[in-house]
Amino acid sequence: MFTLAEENYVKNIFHLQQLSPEGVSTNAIAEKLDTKPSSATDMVQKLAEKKVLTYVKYKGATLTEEGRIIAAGIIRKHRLWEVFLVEKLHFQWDEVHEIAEQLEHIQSEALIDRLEAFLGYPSVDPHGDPIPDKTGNFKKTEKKLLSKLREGQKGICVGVKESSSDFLQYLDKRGIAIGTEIVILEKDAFDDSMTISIGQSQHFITKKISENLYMQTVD
Amino acid sequence: MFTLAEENYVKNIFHLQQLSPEGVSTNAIAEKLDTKPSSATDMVQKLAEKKVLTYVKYKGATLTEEGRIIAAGIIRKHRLWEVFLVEKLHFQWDEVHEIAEQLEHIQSEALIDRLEAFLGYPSVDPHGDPIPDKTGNFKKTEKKLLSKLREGQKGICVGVKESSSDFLQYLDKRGIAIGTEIVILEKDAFDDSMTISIGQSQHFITKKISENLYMQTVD
DNA sequence: ATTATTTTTTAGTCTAATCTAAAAATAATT
DNA sequence: AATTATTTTTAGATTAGACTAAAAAATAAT
Repeated sequence: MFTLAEENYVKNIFHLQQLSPEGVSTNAIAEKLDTKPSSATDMVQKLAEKKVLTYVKYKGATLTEEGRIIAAGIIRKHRLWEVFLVEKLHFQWDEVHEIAEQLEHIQSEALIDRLEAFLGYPSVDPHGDPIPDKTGNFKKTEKKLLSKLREGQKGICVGVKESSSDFLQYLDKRGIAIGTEIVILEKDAFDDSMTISIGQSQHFITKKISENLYMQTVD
Repeated sequence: MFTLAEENYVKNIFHLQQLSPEGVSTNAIAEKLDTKPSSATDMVQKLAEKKVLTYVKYKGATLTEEGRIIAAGIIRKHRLWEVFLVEKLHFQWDEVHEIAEQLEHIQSEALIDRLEAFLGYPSVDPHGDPIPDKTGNFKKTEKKLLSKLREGQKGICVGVKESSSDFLQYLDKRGIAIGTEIVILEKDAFDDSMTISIGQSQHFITKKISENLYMQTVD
């Protein structure tokens, strides 16, 4: 069994790994978990002893298969609870995250199985992110246009539809490239324009742009 | 805000207080929480500083009004979640306790309000125990037959169904009268006989007796 | 009323998880 | 290549919560 702190580290290392599969730095972990790098180092060393990740000094951490399954289990719980909160308790999609952050740590296999059945075996959460199955497998979502994503969803840019240099320059100017993570903050129902965030900065995007960017929603 | 450990102490002290309103001993607390008396002393001293209880060395602890409200809030959450688990996820009443022990610590006012509405504002949990309202008040439950109580429940004798002198003498002999507190120690599923405790003494009671005594369950 | 027993508290350790400050390794620049 | 800057790790301290062993208070028994 793992402590709450350990679970949070494993889950966040999993997410960070999507962005840097070669290994996650203790600094990145510390920033994600809002803690100090030295604390992250300590925990990573402990988790390495517990075999949930491999860790090479100064090089970073990588989850083992066991660690990956643990992370998927937590994410599974988080997303199922989010579906419950939105579908059954009628919360807004942007209100559920911090409650699900707590609920994801409830320990009971039976509870999650029954919750999943109660919700009708949903495949995605209210943000459109896939819900892994009991064995920790994420159904790969195929790439889709940025314009198809909804408010609150995030994804990684995996390609462009149009490739004129004007367009590529436009993207470059805003720091959008293959591998860039984009979060949809707002989406206008009338003209399909959207406000997105890339790292720390925010941008306003028209339909013409969002219809030419291929995205993949992340695990 | 209170830690998980603090919440568990407050909740359990509340329950123990029903049985000994003059003050709860650190030994009793330690036993209930499956910890050592010295740990209980430490925590009780800390909680006294936080004003959730008053504590006199060697005499025991008593919740303050603030402490009582905190305890009621936790019990409220526990019991609402139990209703959810039984009514919506179709758990058996005896499977839900340990899951509810975890869920009762989820911090979100909005969550509990919505859960309560979703469940149709139930007044009792699956064990028949009352669910306190948002302000921490327990609605007095109506009287029910002793035979309807389950193992571990306690109540106060509020009347008799049959009033033959034989029966009344039987009760008198065992020290049972209006106002007497009775705890169900054991209940046999086969013949519905039960072992009860009254003050310090224990008695064996047949179904015939338990079906003729009206009880009121306490908080 | 004085012992003996039980209950309760204190004092000192221990572990998990964090922090600060300093040292060591890596990366970037001249 | 040498120096500077950044990243990462180590060492030592801190806090919450629990534990053991011993002391002190309360209760029970002689």
